Amino acid sequence: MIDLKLLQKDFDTVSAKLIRKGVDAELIEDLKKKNENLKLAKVDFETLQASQNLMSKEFGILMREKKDVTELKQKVDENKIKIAQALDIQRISQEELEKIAMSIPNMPDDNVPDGADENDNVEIKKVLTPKVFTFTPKEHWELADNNGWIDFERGVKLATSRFCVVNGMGAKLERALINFMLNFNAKRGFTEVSVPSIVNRAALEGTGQLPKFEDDLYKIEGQELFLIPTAEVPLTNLFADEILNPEDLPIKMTGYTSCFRKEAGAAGRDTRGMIRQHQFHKVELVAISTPEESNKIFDEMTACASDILTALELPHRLVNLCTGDLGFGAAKTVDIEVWLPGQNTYREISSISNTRDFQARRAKIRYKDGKQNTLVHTLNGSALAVGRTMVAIMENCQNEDGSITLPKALDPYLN
RNA sequence: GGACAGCUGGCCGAGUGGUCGAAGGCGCACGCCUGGAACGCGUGUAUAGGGCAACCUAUCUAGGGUUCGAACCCCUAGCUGUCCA
Repeated sequence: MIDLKLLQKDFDTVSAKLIRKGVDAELIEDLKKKNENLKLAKVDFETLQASQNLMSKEFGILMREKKDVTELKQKVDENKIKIAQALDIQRISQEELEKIAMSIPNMPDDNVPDGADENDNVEIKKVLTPKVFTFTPKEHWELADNNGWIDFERGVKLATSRFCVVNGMGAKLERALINFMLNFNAKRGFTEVSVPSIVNRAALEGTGQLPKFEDDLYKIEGQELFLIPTAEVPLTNLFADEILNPEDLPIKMTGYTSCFRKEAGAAGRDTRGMIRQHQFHKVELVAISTPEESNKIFDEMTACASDILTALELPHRLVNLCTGDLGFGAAKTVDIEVWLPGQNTYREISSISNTRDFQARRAKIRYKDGKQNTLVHTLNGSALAVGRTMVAIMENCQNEDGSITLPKALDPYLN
């Protein structure tokens, strides 16, 4: 959630930033008004409540002295009605404010480029040069099929479209990649954590998936529980409602989970292959830090994800997302796109975001900054999406006969 | 699935209708004491909101209810524990 105090104090700056992100100017005005309404409603209620409390105390004294209370009781009863009304107004104001506030995205950092969509993203650098093939490189689904690694039909039989089954050496590669990545991240100081794949509404509100993106989530029937779309949700919310010790920061975690997404807005995109599945494996990085340190940790996380690809000999590039492509909670995001020779293009394989205090404010994650409590910064990033890494390996490491020579870095994990 | 017991601040733990945001202890911080430390003594130590200065409001798992007034009584839910299936 954005800082409503800041909105009130420096409306022009906040609103300018949100407008850059594409938020409707009128909505921001409305938010400000709703916030002011709530304040007034609160003052109203609290004034009435204060006099009520005072009268109750007086009541107690009169009772003890066995004096007449009928007159006071009448006053109190009248006040009670006013309080009920004031409380109603406050509740409505609160709901109205929250409805808007929870749906407004984070403010982009100043160094985030302006733009409408992914075409306006700015390339930061390329790492490794794509190999020149002496033959026409195949797409991964063909290779997966040739090698008997992936069974798309049976995935559909078991569940529905956008599910697949991974067999034999493919399954072994998947497991090897997960272990390789977790170990790699651990060496960079990220502690491995294993978390639930099902979370409640509060957790998803904390990280920003709810209330706005419920359509993309798998919900457990009859319960307020959801399958996680990313390990970012449980890992970040591990510290919800907590006040952390400064000496415990930064907290750097890595975790492997399955991720579940309905892909409601992606009808018709990437229908072939395992680029866009409803269930996929991902190794995630999450960090909780002081505001001062978050930029440094952001760079560490970006480097970590990029270095995994380098270790796997996969050409990739780093891209600074523009305002239009930035996710809901992110103040800044760097995407890592891996080269796919079969598709002759770079495709996203990791996304590293600094949400600053946006998630921390929603999830109430703070730390003791001397005497006072300060919101932490939270960061998250994939390192990496496992399925897409498999795709990249298949396409980049393919031989003319359709066989695949796996990266040497995985040798210790494949025996 | 059934029966009972519990859920209070960073932790332990008192509190069964008013002056209780909550005794006491532990822990922590600061000060005194010490050559330095331990011990001892003193002071302080929840969160959020409010024109945030005194002060006011809310919070004793959550949500309802009774009452002028609820940590305390009633109802519902969640969680934890013990016993029985």
